[in-house]
Amino acid sequence: MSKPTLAKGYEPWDVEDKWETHWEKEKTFTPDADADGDPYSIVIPPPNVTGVLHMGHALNLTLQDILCRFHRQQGRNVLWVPGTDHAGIATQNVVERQLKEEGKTRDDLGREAFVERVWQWKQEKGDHILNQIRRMGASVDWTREAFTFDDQRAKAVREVFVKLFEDGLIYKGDYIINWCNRCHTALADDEVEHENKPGNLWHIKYPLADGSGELIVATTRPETMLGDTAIAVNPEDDRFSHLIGKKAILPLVGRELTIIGDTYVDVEFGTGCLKVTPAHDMNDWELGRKHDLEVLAVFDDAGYVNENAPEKYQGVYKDDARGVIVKDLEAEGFLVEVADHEHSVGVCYRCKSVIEPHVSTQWFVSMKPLAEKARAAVPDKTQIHPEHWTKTYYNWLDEIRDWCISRQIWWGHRIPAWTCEDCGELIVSIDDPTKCTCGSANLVQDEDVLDTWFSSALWPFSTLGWPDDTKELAKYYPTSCLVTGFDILFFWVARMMMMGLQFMDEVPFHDVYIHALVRDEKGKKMSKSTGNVIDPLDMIEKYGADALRFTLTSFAAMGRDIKLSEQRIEGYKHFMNKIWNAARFSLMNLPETIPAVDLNDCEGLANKWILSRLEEVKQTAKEATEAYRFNEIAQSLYKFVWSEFCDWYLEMVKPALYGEDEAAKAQTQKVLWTVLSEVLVLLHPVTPFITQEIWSVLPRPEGDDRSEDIATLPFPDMRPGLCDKEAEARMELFMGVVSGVRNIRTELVIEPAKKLDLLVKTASETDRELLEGNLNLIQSLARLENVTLGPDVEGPKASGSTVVQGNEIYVPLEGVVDFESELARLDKNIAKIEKTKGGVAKKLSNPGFLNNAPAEVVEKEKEKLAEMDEDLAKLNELKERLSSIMG
RNA sequence: GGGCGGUUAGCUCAGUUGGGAGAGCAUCGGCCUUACAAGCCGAGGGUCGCAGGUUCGAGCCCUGCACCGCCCA
Repeated sequence: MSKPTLAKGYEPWDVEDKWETHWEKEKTFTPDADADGDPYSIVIPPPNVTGVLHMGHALNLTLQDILCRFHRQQGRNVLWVPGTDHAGIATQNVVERQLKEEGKTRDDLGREAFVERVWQWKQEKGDHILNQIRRMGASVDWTREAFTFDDQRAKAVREVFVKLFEDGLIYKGDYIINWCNRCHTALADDEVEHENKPGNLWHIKYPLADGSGELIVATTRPETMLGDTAIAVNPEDDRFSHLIGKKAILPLVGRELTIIGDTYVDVEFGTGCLKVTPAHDMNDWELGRKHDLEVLAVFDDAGYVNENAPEKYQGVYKDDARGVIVKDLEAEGFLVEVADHEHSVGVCYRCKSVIEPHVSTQWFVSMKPLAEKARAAVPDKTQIHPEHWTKTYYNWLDEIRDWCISRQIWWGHRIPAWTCEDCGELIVSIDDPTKCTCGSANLVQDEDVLDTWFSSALWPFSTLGWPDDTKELAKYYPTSCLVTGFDILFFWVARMMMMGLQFMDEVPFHDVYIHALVRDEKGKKMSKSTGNVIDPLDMIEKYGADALRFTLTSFAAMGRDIKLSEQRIEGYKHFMNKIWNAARFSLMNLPETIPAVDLNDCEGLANKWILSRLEEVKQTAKEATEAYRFNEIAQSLYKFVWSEFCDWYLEMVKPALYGEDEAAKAQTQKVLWTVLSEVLVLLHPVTPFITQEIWSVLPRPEGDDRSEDIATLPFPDMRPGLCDKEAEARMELFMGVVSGVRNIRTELVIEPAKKLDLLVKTASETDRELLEGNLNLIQSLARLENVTLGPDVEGPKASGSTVVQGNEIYVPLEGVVDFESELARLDKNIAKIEKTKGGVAKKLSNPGFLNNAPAEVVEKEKEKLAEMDEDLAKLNELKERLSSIMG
């Protein structure tokens, strides 16, 4: 039989596929809701079924997975619920585009057939994104997968709708809403994006009805004048206040408009006169309500001028109407001026076409009462991290307006409301009604469907089986943490808070972690049209999921943007390879059964040092994860593995591993195995695949019957007894001496292979003992022949030299050394210390510092100064010795 | 107009109670030293955006300003 070995380089491809399949098949991440263990639960932000995995998802999934895997290690009963979102408008658009290619429209199919067609599409393409989640290594419970539009979620939606209606929190009515002509539906306020676009400000003359003069109004949308029902001026504006109550004539139409006074009018803007079109402008709508103005819609659902306008303009599309009207105004002498003006235009967040404010019958949720509770729950019951997002959350809730939840599309939860054709009664019911109270069976269901976010708002409890009384709900609600990007703080997070509080009487999650958005290396939003998308799946193909995950984790601390470039991922792929090779080396040097040695009895500087550092890195990783400092997890592990474990420890233990001293060998094998196996567990939440693969081939001590599945292992126990500050301090000296020699070698351009001698005039007996005890290591790491140590050692004048913590280092270089270079080198070191010393000396000469600073700080500064003085004196001495032989 | 965030090495960014400015990448020089050239060893590089203030002491706290970005109106 042969010991397991690893390939020379890490090849993620087969490894990832293998473990992904294993985990899902073995239901490794399916928790038992009846089992003990404090629950830890997360619901996934459900990606759109239309979507493909992008970097934002990749980051989002990575962070959640770190939390879930970490808390499993902590012994929690962890549930991570996966699922997708039916994305009403987006999905309907996709299928409509498909139909268009076949030369058909949704109306050709009819509602039922169309919805059937969308389901079919979802079946074929919609699960694509779920497979991409698998590729990321997300430790979700696939047995509890949910969809915002499946039967269980539909049940929840109906229940909520009916209850809110019965409580008077849902109402139906005619209001102005954001209308997308292209998607042919209403949108909620926050589904409208605002873009600044260059445009014009048209100044138009409105004659006064009594012929006494005229008013000039300024507008960015002259075509809406057809629907004007008033003119507004500021009552504090001396130019116009006397006109309030008088009438003006609407050009081209001839209608009389009342001139109203309202302080809303900005005296500075335009001409100070505002035309009021309540049917086609949000602000005008508000003015209209306040002043009881007529609401006259002049555009229909599709954006064409309707019968409320003069016949001449009827049937003209709104964009074309502008040109026609401006031309007529000009011809009739009403157009005074056309100025350039940049203004904010609302566009549909789904299709980017311009939004038309539009009056129509819609369903609304009354937000104020819900928002109050949601606001009060933060930060007492739910904490938002980073904390500064709390204010944004408050601002939004404070300015909240009622939520338009009806959509004029077909793909979505149909509103459970019926109208009796005979008596006009409105019936809202969980079960489809068959009869009206009047006895009529002539019931017609509302045509509209609900905003997708309505069902998303229920996600934290609907996914756990609500409204049924499930054990999942009892065990896992409220969830522990919600991880999401700030772009849906309003759309989603705030609404979940409202619904959770309303229906569960408890917040949906204890913590909200808001992460950055991923952008390209220039800070631009990744988009297909710009062509700057870095596809996570491409990156996984090229570098492996672990490298991608580690990259995203190490960047997770950044503010609002993560600027990602492929180069970075490649860099962390190198780290994966480093881990792999460290494991490969270990496997080559570990026996089939790890020796039973007590770690407390392990001797040797390297062993004591690395065990001490291991304790620290365990502590750091734990604290960083608990505090959501993801970058710190990555950074501390990176540094430990690469700069300490690989660069120093593995090099230092080679002699022991190769040597004849069986006791030292066994101890070292035990320590090597301990550090490697524990660091694998620490890395596992971030890089699950590579750690799993290595763990599965790593030998064990006798009696270690832990699972081969690293995902199920507990977080390593702390061993406070192994913290050894003394070993760390001694290691610092050791590394200083080795680095000092290496530095001399390189800077004096001595060939690396040449064996040199070393003499050290030691500063103390403990330092001498340390160096003496590790002579062979110093020799091998610094490539030395003879080493002489002692308090009275004197090196030859023709040496490369330096001082390390008071120890004078001499590398004799008779015939080799270039004195000029060595002199320059010494000068450089002296200058460096002088510079630092300057700052410290200045501090210590300041009476204010001596009097006010804590005694320990003063003491520390004094020690520093003394050390630097000592080193400087020695360096200057070395310099003089050298100068003396240079003549 | 209101709010939020950013400004630290050539690039991307860390820097958690204020106490000797860091990392990765890039650059330069030298190495195939039997885990790893996806690597090893070494080096250079910063008046921490500007101006004030608090303090014995400020990258960090306060005020103002500039520029960049995002959100809301």
